[in-house]
Amino acid sequence: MSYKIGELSKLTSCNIETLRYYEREGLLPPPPRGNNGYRYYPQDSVQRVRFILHAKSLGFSLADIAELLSIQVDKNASTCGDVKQIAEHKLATIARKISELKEMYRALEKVSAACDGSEASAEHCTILQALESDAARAEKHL
Amino acid sequence: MSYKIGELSKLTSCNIETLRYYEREGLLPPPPRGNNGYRYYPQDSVQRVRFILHAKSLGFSLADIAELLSIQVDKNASTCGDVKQIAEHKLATIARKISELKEMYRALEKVSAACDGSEASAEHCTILQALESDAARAEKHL
DNA sequence: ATTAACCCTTGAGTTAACTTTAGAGTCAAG
DNA sequence: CTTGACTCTAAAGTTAACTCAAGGGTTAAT
Repeated sequence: MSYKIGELSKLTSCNIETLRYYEREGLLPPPPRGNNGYRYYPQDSVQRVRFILHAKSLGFSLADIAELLSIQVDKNASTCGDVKQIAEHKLATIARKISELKEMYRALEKVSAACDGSEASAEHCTILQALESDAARAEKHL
Repeated sequence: MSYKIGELSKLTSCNIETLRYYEREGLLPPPPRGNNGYRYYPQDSVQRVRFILHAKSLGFSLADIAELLSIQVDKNASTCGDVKQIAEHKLATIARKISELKEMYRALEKVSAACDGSEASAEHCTILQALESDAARAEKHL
């Protein structure tokens, strides 16, 4: 009903040392210990670690992630305003990232398509040129 | 018709030293120099630097970014297969990032919504719980 | 009962990505 | 013609995020 650190490490593909590091940094709550001093992680630790790893790969710093994980609605609604504000701010950040990624995606798609040897190849040879032509189109409101 | 390093720095909000560092690392092509030894950057450097900064904030390493920037369709189609393969691989990476961000977005939206003091508040108190309930729903094919 | 494979802590070492420092030349304004 | 704001290089320093090493206890299987 709980995982030793090596098991959690395998389930998440996260280095054992990194797990202990995340605990020191406050990203993972200190798990209960056995009489032997071993850490026994509850199941939901798997999800928490995966969340951390995903968020990291999306360009969030560990400090950002700690903040994301700390967001929670309280029984007493006193902190609710604060929570909502943090959440909305993160939502805006995420929305911006999504649209930037979509832009990159479109541009890269064009480059890839240009590889089909079509006549238009020469136009969008690099991702920067593809982005450029997109930007130009946007400015001319096409 | 060209920018000195300080100008490029202001236009991109990128530290002067960082610009020189990117040049050393091969992310920015060495710009032409004046007789004084000064760097004179062509206009499109602005876009290139901005691209680097955006990609960085989306979790790409400088090595990733160098690869993205190096993708280009050649006149001779010999390298076209390679280019396409790299591009497709990057496209997959980007697509994955987008869907992970969307998942985070939905989860965070729920947490934020729970702040409105509705009855259901207690259910999705944290981003992890919101993600959890999403995953459960997905598994039950709802 | 030993041995391999775990786990613990503390502290030092590493890597990527900057950032600062030092020392020196350049340019534009008054 | 000097003063303040630029620019240059080379090298050292910093920060975040790990990662490893040393030394020592624990557990499971032979």
